[in-house]
Parts: sequence; C-alpha cells; structure tokens
Amino acid sequence: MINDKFLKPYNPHDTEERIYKLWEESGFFNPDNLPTERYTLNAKRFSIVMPPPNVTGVLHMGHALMLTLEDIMIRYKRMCGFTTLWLPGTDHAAIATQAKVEKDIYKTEKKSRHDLGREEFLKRVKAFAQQSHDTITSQVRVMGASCDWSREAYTLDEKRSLAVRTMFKMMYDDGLIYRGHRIVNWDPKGQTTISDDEIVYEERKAKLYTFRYSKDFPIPIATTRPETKLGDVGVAVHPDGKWKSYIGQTLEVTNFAGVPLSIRIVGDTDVDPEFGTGAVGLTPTHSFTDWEIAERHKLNKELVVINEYAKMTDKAGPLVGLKVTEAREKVVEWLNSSGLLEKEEEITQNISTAERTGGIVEPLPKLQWFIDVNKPIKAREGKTLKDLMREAVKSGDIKILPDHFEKIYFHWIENLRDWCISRQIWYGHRIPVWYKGEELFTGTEAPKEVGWEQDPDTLDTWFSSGLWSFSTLGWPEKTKDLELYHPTDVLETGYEILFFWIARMVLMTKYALGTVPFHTVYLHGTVRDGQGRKMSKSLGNGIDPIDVAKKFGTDAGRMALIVGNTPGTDMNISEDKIRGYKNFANKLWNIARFVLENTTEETLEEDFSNYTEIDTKLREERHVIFVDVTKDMEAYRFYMAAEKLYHYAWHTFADKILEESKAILENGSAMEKKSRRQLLIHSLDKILRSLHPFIPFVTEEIWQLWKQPTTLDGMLMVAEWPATDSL
RNA sequence: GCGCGGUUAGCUCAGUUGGUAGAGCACCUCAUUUACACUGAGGGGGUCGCAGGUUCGAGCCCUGCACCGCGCACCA
Repeated sequence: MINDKFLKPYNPHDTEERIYKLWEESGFFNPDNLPTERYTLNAKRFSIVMPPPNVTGVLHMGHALMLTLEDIMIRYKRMCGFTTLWLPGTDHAAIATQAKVEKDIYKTEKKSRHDLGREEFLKRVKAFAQQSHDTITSQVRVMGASCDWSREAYTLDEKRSLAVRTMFKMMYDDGLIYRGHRIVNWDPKGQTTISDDEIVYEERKAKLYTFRYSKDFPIPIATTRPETKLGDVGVAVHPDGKWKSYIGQTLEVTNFAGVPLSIRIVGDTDVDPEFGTGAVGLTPTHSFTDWEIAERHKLNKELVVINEYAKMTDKAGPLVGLKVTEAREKVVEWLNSSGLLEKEEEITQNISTAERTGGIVEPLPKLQWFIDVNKPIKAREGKTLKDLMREAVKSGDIKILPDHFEKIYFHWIENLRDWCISRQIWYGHRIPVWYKGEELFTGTEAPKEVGWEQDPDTLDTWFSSGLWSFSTLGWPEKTKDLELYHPTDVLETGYEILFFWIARMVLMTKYALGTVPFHTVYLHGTVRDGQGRKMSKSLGNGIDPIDVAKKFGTDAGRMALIVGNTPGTDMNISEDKIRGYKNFANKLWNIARFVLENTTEETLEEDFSNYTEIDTKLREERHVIFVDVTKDMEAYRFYMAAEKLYHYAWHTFADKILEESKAILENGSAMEKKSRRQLLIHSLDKILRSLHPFIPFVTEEIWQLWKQPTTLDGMLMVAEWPATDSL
C-alpha cells in the first residue's frame, strides 16, 4: 500500500527538519558510530575539516556552496564505504568580530572599547560571538550538512588555544618567530598592524610633485606625499646615473617647511635612473622601500614624522598635530611660496587600504612579532618555511583544483616577506610572551612568579586558522583522530583565501608535523546574483540560503548551486534557477509515486535476470550513466554528475521509460510486466542512491516511505552507492 | 609592467584524449487533468571574440590582436 503522502506534492518544508533530526539522532555523522558490518576502523577513510565560518553574522550563499560541495563529497564517500569524518567549527575572526562589536556598541551606547576596558569589552564580544555561533551552527544544519557535531571546534576554545601557544613556543625556540623593530602596515582606523595580505589596493587620482629641498639643492625630487618629506634623511640615485658624482655627500637643508634636514646622497641599484627625476627622496620611517635602502646604507631610521593617528608628530615642527592630508597641502603651499615647486602632474596610483576597516594604511616603524619565512630550519633539513610551502605543491603531495591556481600560489611565495603576526586588538589569542623588566619569557603557561606582565597584543587570526587541520584533531596531544584522519583528504574553500589561509596551513603543518594538511584543494568561485554582480547589502541583491530553504527547500538550493559550477569559476544564481530544481524534487517525488503504485506487489529482486530484450538494453544504458557519473564524482566534476543524473531521472527515466511503461503494464505479457516492474523498481533504487549526495532530503524521505527500514542502518544515508562493476 | 582566466543560443553556462555544436531558463505552437500543471509533445534560435597557422578534419592545438575580469609588483 502506497503512502498517502505521495498523493500530495512534495513539501520540503514539512520534511527537511524532521529528516535532519533523524540523521543526527542516528549518530552516523560521527565515524565512530557507523555500522560495523560495512565500516571498520581499519577500512578506507575520508576526512574533511570544515573551513570555519566567522562568528560575525549569518550564513551567506558562499557558505551554502561550501557546505553543499563538502556534504556531497562526504555523503558520496560514506556511501562508497569510507569511514568519513567531516569536522565542523567556527572562527573567532579576531579583527572582523571585534570591529563588528565595536561598531554596534558605538551605535547604541556611543562608547569606545577603551571606555569599557579590556575585560568588559571582551565579555561583550564573547556574548556576541556565542549568539552568532548558535545562529550559524543551526543554519549549517538547515543546509543538511552531515558533519560530526560531537567534534565541533572553535578557533578560540581551550584546546585550540593550547595548540596556538604550543606552536608559538615551538617557532620561537626554533628562531622562526622573532620580535623586531621594523616598518609595518599600520591601519590608523583600526589602530593595529595588518599583514601584507590584508591590504586592498585602490586606484585613485593623485598629484605627483617635483621639487627641491632648497634653492641650492642640486637634485630635484618627485613625490606624491610631500608631508613625508619632513622625515627625509637621504636621496638615493642610481650608482651609474647622472647624479652619481654626488654620491657620498651629505647636504644640510636649514629650513624645509620649518624643519632642518640632513640629506645624505647614496647610490643604490633599486633606483630606476629613467623614472621621474632619477633620484628618490628617502623617508625610511614611512616607506617600505626607503626603509630597506636606508638599512643597506646605514641611514637614520629614527626620524618619525607621522604617528599612529595619521597625524604629524612634533618632529614636523610647525605642522605638528595636522592630519597627513592637511599637512600635505601646507607643504605644497610652502614649496610654492618658496619657489621650490617645479612641476605638478596628475597621475593614478594604487593606494593601500586595510581590508577590514577601509582605512588608508600608513607605513610605520614599530616593535612587533614576525615569522621569518627565510630562515633554515634544522628539524626540516635546513629548509625554510618558503621551501616547505613550495615543495608541498611542487611534489604533487597537494593538488590544487583548478590547477592554474598552483602558479598563482608559487608566485605569491616568491614575493612573500616576513609575516607580521601581532595585532593591537583585544579579541583573539593573546601572545604567549611575558615580560619582567628586560627579561622575556615565552611558554604555554604564564610564569609562576609574580611581576611578569603578558604582552598586550593578540595574534593575527590566520595564525590559529593555520593550525586548523590538526588542532581540530587534538594536536598537540597525540590523539587517535590525528593518527586516523590526518592528513585530511580535501580542503574545499573559496579561492580568495588561497594565501590567507591555505598557504598558512601548509606552512604550519609542514613545519610542525612534517606532512601536508590535505591532499586535494578544491577551490570554488564567488557566488554572484543572476546578472553576475557581487551580492551586497548596499545593492540589496543578496540571496539568503535560509530564505531559499524556506521558499524552495534546501535540496533545490543545493542543486542550483552545483549544476554548472566548475571549480575556480564564479557562478551566478537566481531564484529562477532555484525554482527549476524545486520542480525537480517534486518530479522525483512523482516518479517514486508512479513506480511504487505500479509495483505494489513486487519486491526488488537482487538477482532477477529474466529481462526482456528492450529492458536489457535499458539496463545497459542506465549502467553507462552510473559508470560515467561515478567517474565524474571521483574527478570532482560534481557539476557534471548532477546534471547527468538530473537529465537521466527526468528526461530519460520519467519522460521516456515511464511513459512507455504505461502501455507495457496495461497490455504486456506476464513476463514483460514482470521484467518492466523489476526495471522500474531497480531504477528508482539507483536514482535515489545516486542523487542522495546532491539532494539528501527528498531522496531520504522517499526512501524511508518506500523501504520503511526498521533499523538505523537501513537509512539511505548509509546505503551503498550504485555499483559500477555490475548492471 | 609581469602573470592568470574568460569571450559558445536572448540570458546563465557546459563541452573530459581534435571527429556533424549542448543543457537550464526565457520565447513560440500544440495537448487540458494525466504519476506529476511544481506537467507533457514539438519548435525557432549560434559563421563558438577577431586574424592567421597546423591538420583529411579545429569551439578544442599553435601565433598574433582586441575586449572583459582577476592576481602580483611598482607606486620617486
């Protein structure tokens, strides 16, 4: 007797939450609980550690795509008999979360974090993060993610904190982490340092001024930032250029916009003799390249004229206290009135802005913590961190999909400088270093004696993210999980965090464990709206995956995200596309209804072989599809597998085979009827299995209504993927 | 400046080793209660960015160019 439910259209709303609960209660998300007959701990294993969503808000379409792709891989492998672990978690996202809470507090209470104090402020951030965490994890469930919640991790929880402190200590002892007074990227808006990768370049119109420091100064200089020239200590020229006769001289400028300057002329091959005036005014404290040149020629690197608030210091004489933009105008005015300005040109230049705050980055010398990427490591055969990152991909231990990202990855490593890891924010892993006068202590715990003061700074959030593949599995403890599931199989994430995250995970893992963190990197593109625009609040063109689930069902949203989505390429999604796959879920529902209504007396006979000629041919055609689809699954061509299955179920099975079956079941001989019923019932069985990784809810619901399993291991979730070695 | 990717139907995109151009959506015609109207049958529509080359044969391989997007560097 067919279930009455089939008489109505499929209703994802009434189904999905119930089915997810059923799966979760089965315990099968946890690899330790998988049925032992099929899955044993010595069998083949497959693991993915989920890229942790930031606890800054809600799930967006990019998360939905990530969760769908990973769930497809996990469900597919689980059905293939692998003991699968998909480990979920969330990210404290230091700067992002702190900035969000600071903004909220300022909006409602007009208070800054300093008004509240460190302790109270952190309490507020924690509360926000907790709430955000709860929202996000419930939304991950809505997406149908079959991840093991019993192993859930947070980048800032107790275990991950220990991993961070342990790693810091290890790297410090190996001389890979050092404290240095160096020029860094300072974000005046966020009041913190940021790494090179957190800079976003913006093209802007600017003016290039050509001037002389004084009437009798022999060499003209060009600059876009006249206000920094108050900090100049030298001029660099090419050793073979037209100014070479001045090399070695020190020229005194008695008054430059109110301050005296002492300018030494140095020869350096970094200077392009053909560009500008062929000479560079050197401001070591406010320019990266000038700092390096100053270092080579032992020039003064103490003259700081701009402070942390992007205002002029008292070294700027009469300009003290002015914002850099105001000071720029004043200096230009002074140059003009003194007859020193020779040229003014419009140019376009890239200015550096901070990714999170949008503030204009001010290069400043500061005492900060760094990771040395060029230091030979004894325990790793004298290789540097750069070497380790390079070799992981070059050797083929890690495959990046699509493979052209491998080139981008190598290119990034070539240009990599030491990584500044200290941040002047409060939310995050506090640097595990304590000071007492001149003494310094670093360790996983604070020193016992009194009088030690911990470094006030926190670590770049990507430091803890870099440990994610193994800190989640219990490192530094030698756990069973680490032994069984690391290196993980696949890391699936958006290409925009290739450097931020993927490269850092490779760095940390190769250094600490000597292995790669994962073998395959699957990079997905950005999800855009129907017209290819980025989804944004200001455009109001965003599609919320939770709304999609409510309106069309999660299955429809998942299918729409997968079909036509190739790795590394951005994809557009519209409600029209999602609607199409909602219809598909209903189609499948009615396919099941038709097959089950016409085979009420029939059971699925595993070894039935008495097929008619036509049905034999249909079985063979069906087999070709599943062999093909399985190949696609193995090659990560999910977009193709999904489309083929969709097409087979709807346009081959439903439109052709079911239609033809009506006549056979009406007028055929007993043998023809029997053969056809077996064909239908076997086809439905295989279609449900093969579509389950893509649209898990509707397939499981049909399976449950049809098979009514009495034990948990009768669930479709742990059923076998259609065999490819037999029809 | 160096590098990477893209350019295929009105729109969004596939096209796995070179062998007669595909899907979804949209559009047009027909069917009108059928397992399913969240439906079915059929149809129109593309000199595959441009110009050369290799080949019996090129959307696919090679060279050059154009436009769009992206990464990195420079940014005196």
